[in-house]
Amino acid sequence: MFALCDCNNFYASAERLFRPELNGLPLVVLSNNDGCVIARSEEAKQCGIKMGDPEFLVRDQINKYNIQVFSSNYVLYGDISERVMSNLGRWFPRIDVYSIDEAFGWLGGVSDLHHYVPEIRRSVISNTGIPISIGVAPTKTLAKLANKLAKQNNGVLVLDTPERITEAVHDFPVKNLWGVGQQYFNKLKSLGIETAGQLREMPELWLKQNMTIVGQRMWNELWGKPSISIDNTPDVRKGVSVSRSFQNYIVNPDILSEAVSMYACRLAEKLRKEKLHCSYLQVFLYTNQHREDHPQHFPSKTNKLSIAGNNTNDIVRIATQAARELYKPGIKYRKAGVISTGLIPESELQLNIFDVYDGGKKDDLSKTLDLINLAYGRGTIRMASEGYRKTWKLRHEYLSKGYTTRWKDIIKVK
DNA sequence: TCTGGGGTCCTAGGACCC
DNA sequence: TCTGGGGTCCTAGGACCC
Repeated sequence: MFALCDCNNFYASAERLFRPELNGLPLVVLSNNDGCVIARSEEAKQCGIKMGDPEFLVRDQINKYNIQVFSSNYVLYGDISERVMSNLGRWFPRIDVYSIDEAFGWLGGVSDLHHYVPEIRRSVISNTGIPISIGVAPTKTLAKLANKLAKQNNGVLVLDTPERITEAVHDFPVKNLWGVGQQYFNKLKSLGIETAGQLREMPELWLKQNMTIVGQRMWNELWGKPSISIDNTPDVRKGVSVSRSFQNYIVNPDILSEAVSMYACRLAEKLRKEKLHCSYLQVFLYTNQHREDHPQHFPSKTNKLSIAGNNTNDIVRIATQAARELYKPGIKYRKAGVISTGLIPESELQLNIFDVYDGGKKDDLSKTLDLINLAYGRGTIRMASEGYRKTWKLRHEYLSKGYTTRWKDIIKVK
């Protein structure tokens, strides 16, 4: 049996953890650049704030109901997430951390699930202060479904018999299924399929033909046949990327290059932190899709590195050059990003016998950069190509403190 | 008139997730 | 005026191989 353990309103709950006076009040957390609502407390949901609502469109509601607003504080959320995961880990022989706020736990040989699972929930809530819900079922898809239903009840739902599964699936909205997004939802709705129960009654082949093999797996999982492997924990990453929207449009190639340069630096740091070399580097630019009156431009360019690597010099040089090639005058850019793929562990670096590797000095320089920035704080030393104007920097007006990660932000008790 | 068959590898694009 | 960021997987199609 699988248990899906999911934190309720995770970012909102994390913000409240060190501000208990906010319990019971409506609260939202905004995305980067304070753009969209990405988490809401129960009270904020009741005020009619929807997931993904742009902040500027719900500003009136925020003022009207005196909703507390936070910029996203990923350092805090990451730290709280580790606490939750390590607590969960005590209850399962293995857990598979699926995202910052949820994990699958494998439950084998537990005889009294209806007693054991609520006990897990009580313990984690008591140890971390973060409310969680747990759904248990024979497949991952059903465990996700059970979790959603658990959130509407007392936080726990165990689907351990075919009868319980059938009952749970019967009225479950198909658009809340794990694996059904907007596109598939539109398609299913046009055929009159609105519940998981109806979807399950379709022929297996139909799912395969219309929703690829992913849909076929989902169908099997809904019937209780595990089809999403237990062992799909890919420890090897496929890609590492850094992308950001700009606070203001960028129209100048030099400023664009500064932004891309900074993203490339962050990317190189990430790669070194994970001890990975990348073989390909892709740079992309976006205009604002929401503005029909602006000319649109979504160019991207992929470059192959002659030798896979992760030093800042090479990655910045390749990325900024690509950005300049992609740039078109007269276009208002609002986002850019750098994606690295073809990742190889540092230890497996293979040189072609004809290659002369001259990156040693650059690698040393990058390592020194990391050490200095680790000791004195990020950005103490950085590439000149990042510029110093930073007119494109992020907006985060409502950032909370680093309660668990900065000495000066630690809460004083009396 | 009429031009093979069976592969692999890579990339772009589209779907999905939180 | 203002609309996030970082991932995964699957498929189709092109390039290339013998």
